Amino acid sequence: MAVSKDPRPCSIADTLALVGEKYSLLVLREVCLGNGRFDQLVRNIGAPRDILATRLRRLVDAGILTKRPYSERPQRFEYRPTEAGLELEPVLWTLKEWGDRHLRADSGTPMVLEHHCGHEFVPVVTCRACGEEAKHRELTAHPRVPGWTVGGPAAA
Amino acid sequence: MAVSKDPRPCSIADTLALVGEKYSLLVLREVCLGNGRFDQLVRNIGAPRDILATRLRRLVDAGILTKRPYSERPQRFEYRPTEAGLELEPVLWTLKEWGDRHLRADSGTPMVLEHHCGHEFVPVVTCRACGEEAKHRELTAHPRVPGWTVGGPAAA
DNA sequence: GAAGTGGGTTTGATTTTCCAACGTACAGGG
DNA sequence: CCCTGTACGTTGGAAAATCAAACCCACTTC
Repeated sequence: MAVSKDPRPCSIADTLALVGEKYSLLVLREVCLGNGRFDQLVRNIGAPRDILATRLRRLVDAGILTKRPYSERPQRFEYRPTEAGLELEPVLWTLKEWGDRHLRADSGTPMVLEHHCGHEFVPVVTCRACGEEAKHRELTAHPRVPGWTVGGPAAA
Repeated sequence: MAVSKDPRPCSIADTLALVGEKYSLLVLREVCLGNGRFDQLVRNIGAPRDILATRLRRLVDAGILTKRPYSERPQRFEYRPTEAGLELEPVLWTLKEWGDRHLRADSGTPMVLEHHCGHEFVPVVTCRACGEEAKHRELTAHPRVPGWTVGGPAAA
């Protein structure tokens, strides 16, 4: 029986291959907040400068950030999210929400997002088809690649 | 002027400190799919066994997974998500959605999730207060920690 | 002309990762 | 009994990534 030996083909893994390295999502956070200059990134993220330079190159290559001059003479650059980069923000929102709930229950959240409706923004993930909030138990996984299976829904 | 030198306090960073290492979110993916045994994880993720063992210990310590025996004699264990682990699934869904749209536009998605409403599950992140789909331009960030600022909304 | 700012690169020590092999405990078949 | 196979890791050494500090260059401001 020929069983696949390669890791499971998966969009989660592919996305993490682009933005899953240390600091990459924090770079995106800062850039989405409008803090796109190199020294701002170094200070706000706390990453080594060389690593940060590597990550920035990679994110630009991946089409998630753009590097654009904001000053000639002296040449100065700023990183900004592309459309694709902005579309990664839901990942940041869900990470933040989990952290706020599970790691900051007492100390309070260090950053509040305000939605244009006037209330604090708390992300809720819903089903595009029916509009209901999504829950683990209400989902079923169907692999579409031969040789890969799932063990059925996992209970806690 | 005393400027903070520490990295920005942030729930995104704190959450990534727990699940942001290489393979950790893929472990969560497999465990949520019901594939919680060590050799399944090795095969489906493609991670080195020693690294995987380290990640599993860390995720159990963090309260995201539990390790429970499914057989005495021989002793065999299975990893399952805790309630907190299941609540990280929205992160996986948003990562998958981005990858499906940006990296698999042609080739088709390797895994389809079906919602109990009968349709394919496509996650949409909405505002808990007003129910609208969230968009970058409609959010404003308010740091609640002295010394930390944002540069205003970033345009693409 | 001295010091400061912005945007990085270089250097060398430390830490992680990787892969293959090994160990242990049991089960099944001949 | 012996051999093979499965499940769940641990160990060892080589390769790669990370880290902090120093350095570099082009300007600007004092």
